[in-house]
Amino acid sequence: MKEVTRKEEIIKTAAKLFKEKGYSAVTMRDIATAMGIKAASLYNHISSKQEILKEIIISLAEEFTQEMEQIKRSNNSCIEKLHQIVELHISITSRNTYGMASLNNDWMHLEEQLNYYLELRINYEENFRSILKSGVNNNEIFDKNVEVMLFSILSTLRSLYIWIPSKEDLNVNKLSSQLSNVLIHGINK
Amino acid sequence: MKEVTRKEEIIKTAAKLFKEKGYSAVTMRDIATAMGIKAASLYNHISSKQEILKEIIISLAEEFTQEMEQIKRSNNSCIEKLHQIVELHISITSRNTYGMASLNNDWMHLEEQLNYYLELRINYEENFRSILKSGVNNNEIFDKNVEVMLFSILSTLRSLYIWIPSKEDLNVNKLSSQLSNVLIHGINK
DNA sequence: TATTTTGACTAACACTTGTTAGTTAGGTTT
DNA sequence: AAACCTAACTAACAAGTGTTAGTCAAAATA
Repeated sequence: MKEVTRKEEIIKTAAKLFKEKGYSAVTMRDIATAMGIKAASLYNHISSKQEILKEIIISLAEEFTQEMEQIKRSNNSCIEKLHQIVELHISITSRNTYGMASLNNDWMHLEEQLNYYLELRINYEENFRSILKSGVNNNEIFDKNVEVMLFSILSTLRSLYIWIPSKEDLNVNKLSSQLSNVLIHGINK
Repeated sequence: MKEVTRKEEIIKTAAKLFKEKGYSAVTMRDIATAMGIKAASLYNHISSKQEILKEIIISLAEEFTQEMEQIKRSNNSCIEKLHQIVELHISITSRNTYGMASLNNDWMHLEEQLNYYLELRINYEENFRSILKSGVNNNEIFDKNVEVMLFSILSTLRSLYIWIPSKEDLNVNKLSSQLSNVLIHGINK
């Protein structure tokens, strides 16, 4: 179906603009102009500006949730699971830097889907926290403040969308191992 | 001068709203309503919506710049300088969580001051990078990818505004040492 | 007490916003 | 060839936007 394709073009174009100026500052006319059409024409493919935001954010949030469940259920060590989480973030972010900006900055403009999004987010963080906690119990991870560790690692992973686009010829595996290394072992010699 | 006080009230109220919804989604009527007055009355104290954003962001950016110069010029070890940078971020952020949201998310809506802001930001990052680099040269810091380390630490520090408000009875020194510890030594036992 | 200043108000402006209605050219299906 | 569908268009809307002009009561100053 060609309509889906056109709709996805709109979403992609919108995501790029949302990253630059934020959801609220981007008008339907901005999106249309970027596609070389008029604003009213967008409504042949999408039902509202809201829907565009929803499509961008929810699909990403669900992808994170799904992959996290996978990681959680595996039999790897906690440190190994952390490596996998880092790789997950780098992988999704490198494929969708624009969308990740909306996920991070414009989620509060979701309306009907806001609560659903918040559920996914809280659930994701809770799974992340559990992994760190069992790492502490296993003696794999320092018995430092788990909340501080969670905040620190997650902040870094959530900010990848700002940083990744500036890196030419991205090697996901290489970056993954470098970043995991810094997050897990720190910087002090 | 009372005018300054009232102006500062406006800026404080606006910053809070900007954090919740972003600069573009907040109207002058929103700010006025939050203060119990009418939108037009705001213009007795400020000249434009833009000015509010400028006041919030530039004052913070200049505070960071100034303190960074201080840290840079000190004779401390690089690791000690990193501790000071962590403390700097926690200190400023805890005193101004709302403004830090604008600094992070709404800087692109600066107009005349955009270039100045970008200069300050690049300068700050450059100083941060130098500290890490001399740490590597000194053998204080692992010879890992400096850009990855810089990105990781700075992302965490820049995200503090999201996390700090949820912590009741914040102890700046304690949080500072916990966070430095995680950033510098990692989490792996 | 008289005068000025402060800081609110109402009313209005020109412009921008998301969105709808109705139309139409070109391509596809019957 | 006739009917239909796709995806664009123009025109318009009601609501909301930042901002200005002009007014006025109370407070501060002379």
